[in-house]
Amino acid sequence: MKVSKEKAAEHHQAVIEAAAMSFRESGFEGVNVADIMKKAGLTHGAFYGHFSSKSDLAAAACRYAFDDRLNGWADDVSLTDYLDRYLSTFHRDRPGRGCPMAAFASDIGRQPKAVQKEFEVGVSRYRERIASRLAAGGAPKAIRQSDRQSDATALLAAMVGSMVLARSTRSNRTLSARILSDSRSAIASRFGV
Amino acid sequence: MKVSKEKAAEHHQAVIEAAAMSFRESGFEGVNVADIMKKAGLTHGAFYGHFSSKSDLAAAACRYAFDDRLNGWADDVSLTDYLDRYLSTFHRDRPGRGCPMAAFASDIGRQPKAVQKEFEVGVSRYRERIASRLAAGGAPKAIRQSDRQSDATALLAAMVGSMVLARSTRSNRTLSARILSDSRSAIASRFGV
DNA sequence: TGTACATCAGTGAACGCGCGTTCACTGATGTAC
DNA sequence: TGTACATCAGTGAACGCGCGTTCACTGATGTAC
Repeated sequence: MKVSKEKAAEHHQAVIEAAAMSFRESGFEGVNVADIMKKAGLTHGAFYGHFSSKSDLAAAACRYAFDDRLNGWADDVSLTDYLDRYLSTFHRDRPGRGCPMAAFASDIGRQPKAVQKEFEVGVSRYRERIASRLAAGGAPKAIRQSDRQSDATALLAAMVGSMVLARSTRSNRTLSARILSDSRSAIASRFGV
Repeated sequence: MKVSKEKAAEHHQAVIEAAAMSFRESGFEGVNVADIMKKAGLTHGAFYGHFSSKSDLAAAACRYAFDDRLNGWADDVSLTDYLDRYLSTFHRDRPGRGCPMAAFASDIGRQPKAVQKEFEVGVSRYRERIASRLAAGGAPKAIRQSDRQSDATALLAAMVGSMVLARSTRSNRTLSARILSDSRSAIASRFGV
């Protein structure tokens, strides 16, 4: 039955949020449309009234995940604190609301162009955010702008790589935990954050 | 028709190698059994004479990929040279014979335990290899053993993270290339390799 | 403000395709004599 | 060494299931009068 425009808009958003979580937890191929719709409180038939295809939803979910993550990084949270949270077992064990880069990683290359584009934009924004925090963090003036850019990239790569490796080695609890803590301390001593 | 035991063993190996390449290129879900068998020069029906399931093959292929990669790193190739090769566009654009960690990354968590175990063992071995090269590379004595371990982990994470991000941002050629080069130079200046 | 009707968000059955897996069959291998 | 036969690697058709997508239908919404 028909539903008010407001309700329909809420449903639309609910589907995106359910997808953003499920896709991060299980990958784009690991969830089906019916399950996402159920999670959003609807039946699968309503899906194509909201999105033209599963890929279309994947793009929207990818964008939402990046937005949500970037907005969730409050201005008063320092890069150091952010890194502590990022490289935590808490984050490792809860990919659903976590970093989309770590969650989608190798998946993204097999997605349609539109999804890849959203991802790429998200990576750019993340990288800029880190570069600006690196600048604000009282780093020595001697460090030039270009070094800060490459440091930001290397830092981002180290973060994503650590999380990906920590998640994929969960069969060895000590190794997985060490990847996070070793990486955290090396970043601290090498990058000063 | 029946085939000599030698030939059958060759076939078995051919299937593993075809799978190791295809899985790295397209992910575990991105290739089907029939295509792998065709690549190995056989028909799909012969598959279950060699492996009990697609997952069984995935585990064998994962192990093979790590072995192949580790063996491919000759003793006379320094860590510095290895990093140059690893963080290259050549490697980025040819995942089939490339690093299994970067190729499987977020996929591995959705695979059966047996596959995850092979992956975890591979990561451990890779990490040890890097740690030993870090030690041999004329690093200052002042650096303690424990720091070397965490440096090796951070380095591995940075390598894998860079490759994963570079591959997933190919829609933006400059960004993708910058991720590799920025990361490479930051690693050089921060880790001295 | 109240009534009549067109709109359209949501439902659930059905379709079609891809893919992992099974199976009866084939014919070369390799062993027993 | 040669022959007869059991074995078994490989073939290709078929099965069954999951999933993305479609569609006829329902009934609440919201608009025209």
